[in-house]
Amino acid sequence: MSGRDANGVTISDVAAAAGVSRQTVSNVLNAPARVAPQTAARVRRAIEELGYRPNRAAQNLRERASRCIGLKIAAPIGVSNFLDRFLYSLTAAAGAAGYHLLLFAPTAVDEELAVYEDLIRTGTVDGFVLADVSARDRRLPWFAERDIPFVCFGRPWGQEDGPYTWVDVDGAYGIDQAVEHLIARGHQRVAYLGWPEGTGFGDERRKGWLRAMGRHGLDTDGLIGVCAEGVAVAAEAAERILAQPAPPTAFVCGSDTHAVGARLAGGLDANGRPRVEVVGFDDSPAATLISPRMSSIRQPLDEVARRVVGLLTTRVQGSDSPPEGVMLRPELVARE
Amino acid sequence: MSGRDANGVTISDVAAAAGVSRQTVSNVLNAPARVAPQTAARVRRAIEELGYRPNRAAQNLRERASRCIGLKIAAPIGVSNFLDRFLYSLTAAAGAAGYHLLLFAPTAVDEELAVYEDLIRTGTVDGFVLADVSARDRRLPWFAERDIPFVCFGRPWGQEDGPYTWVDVDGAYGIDQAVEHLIARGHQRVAYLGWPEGTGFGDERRKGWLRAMGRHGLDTDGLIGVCAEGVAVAAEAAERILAQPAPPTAFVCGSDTHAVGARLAGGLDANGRPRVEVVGFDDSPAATLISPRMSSIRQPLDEVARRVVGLLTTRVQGSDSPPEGVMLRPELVARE
DNA sequence: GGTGGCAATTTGAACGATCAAATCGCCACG
DNA sequence: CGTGGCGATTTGATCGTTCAAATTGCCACC
Repeated sequence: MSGRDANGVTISDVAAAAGVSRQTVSNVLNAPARVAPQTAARVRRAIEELGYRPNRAAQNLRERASRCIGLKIAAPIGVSNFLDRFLYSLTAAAGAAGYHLLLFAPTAVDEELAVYEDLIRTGTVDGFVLADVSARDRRLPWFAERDIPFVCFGRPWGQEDGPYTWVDVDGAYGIDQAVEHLIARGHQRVAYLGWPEGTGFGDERRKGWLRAMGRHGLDTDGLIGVCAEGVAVAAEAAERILAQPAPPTAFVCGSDTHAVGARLAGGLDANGRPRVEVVGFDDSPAATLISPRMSSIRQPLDEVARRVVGLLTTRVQGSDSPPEGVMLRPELVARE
Repeated sequence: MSGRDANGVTISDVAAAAGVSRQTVSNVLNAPARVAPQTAARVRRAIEELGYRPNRAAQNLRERASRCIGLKIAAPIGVSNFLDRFLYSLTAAAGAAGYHLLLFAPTAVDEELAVYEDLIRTGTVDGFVLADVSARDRRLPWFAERDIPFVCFGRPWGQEDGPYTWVDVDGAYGIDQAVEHLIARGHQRVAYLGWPEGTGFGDERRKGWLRAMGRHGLDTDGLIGVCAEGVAVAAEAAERILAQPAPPTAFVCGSDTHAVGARLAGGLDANGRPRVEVVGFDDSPAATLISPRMSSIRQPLDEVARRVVGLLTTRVQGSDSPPEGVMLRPELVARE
């Protein structure tokens, strides 16, 4: 009776074919224990033969859930394909949890909040992943007020004591490890090149450098450089540090972009080897694109994605679990 | 009566508040001409006051459409953040057309087709964008047989006469322009470095080089190099070409990765200027990451995305419009 | 003043699934 | 032999929207 086209097999069609009621078919799929084994087998055969797949819109309507996670993406800037890689991990993690990732790109900045609200109110998504949390991000309290489920990738800098759920990677630890690595390779004067003060993650990475240097009683005077993310400006900043009387022999950097700049500033010696050893952050393609390849600190993006999805799905499913912060450790990828 | 929580304002709530029936509210939103101006105003006020937004699942169920476009993403390989950039353009274009982008990442290769089918059968998406069309891609006939709407970014290489709809960028034209540019700058011996024969787009780019060189009566013997996408192998291949008695003074390349390899192989002269001039393809961050920055051929990704979305939405909306191919032109971004 | 026509609005049904409650068949037990 | 209980299955209602058809109110026209 119902449609015969590819998309048109409904639960009633299956019920008719198997000689049972639609609820029994539903039970076979959602509560198999309630159904007698042979009935279940018969129903399953009918499902197979008709190629039945439950209609998602109907399920969503009934269950008041879309099983979609919203993610805002912005025009790509910078050299890292960070989002590219995180997106894959996130999509895979969401898929494993029975969710899909739904992307949106607000056209104007001031409509961004409205778009978030709309997606929730229309039931298009069940919650959000925020992968671009900024210092004192005003979205966080705004979401919290409205009971909009969300999880941050990145600590809620400047509002750490708020009721927010997040997953982050310990940047200070990563940089600390990088300094250890360089010291173990004989370096004593290790410089830091990264963002100017004000970005939470940048400040933290710089602290990791200070901590490790301090632990080894090494001097840090004049060994710090800051600039925006950009190869050219990073190279300039690194040159200034290298021009000093007692220049560094190595750099740890806040990003691979800064690191590439430092490498360019250092140049190569007669044997084609870099004059300064540089460790980047993010292990982006830039780290292997440059020759010889560069060491970099890799964030465990798969793990981050799994944890983010796990936290978000429990929050979405209504259990008002308390806010939770998860800190993961990055890993130094040593090259050459 | 109905829910009072954020997500719970229904069309009936609005109708009650405005003193009309639910269908009138629906008409105000979907067919304003049918409603008397003052009634419409009253309804709109009620919508505003209650913050009503139509439930997407209910609309989807009723309209038998999800207004979602499916896109498969795979684990990122290579140095380009191509997908990153295209994804943004695509999301923005979809949004402008009233659609969302829904991502999925099949875990195993052999389940990929099943995942596509599932997404369509469950009504989770209305159609697909294929951004990774390979030569003789078996997905294309498979989709066509099943009447699954899709549009390719990239010509259906090896099955150009099939009933497929696609948008592509004329790579031969781009490379041709690059050769013209180099010749105008005084180069006579322009080499080509790109993929081995067999990838449709790679073969085509090489043809563009041959065509332009031939038009100017320039020799191409020994000036062609092929290798997989990778900086190290590209550098080796370029070195072999440069080691010849009459080496090239410039390269046009199939990708920015090949181009970076060529630049590394060429090295810098005493003044820090590249010994060979290189033009890449894709204008990825790699082009500006390398110093001095590199010229590259930019694909009009925004335009591609708009056309892809336009074609897909018309196909989705049931108009069985004939298959259509759209060819766009890339643009040389000359640097230094 | 009855009727036809038309614009504005309402009612009933459907989309396809799931939950809750009702019903059925069967067996055991007093 | 009637009844209680239990597992298996079915029926009715609902989620929130839109389409199609029915209804209402109003004016013009004969």
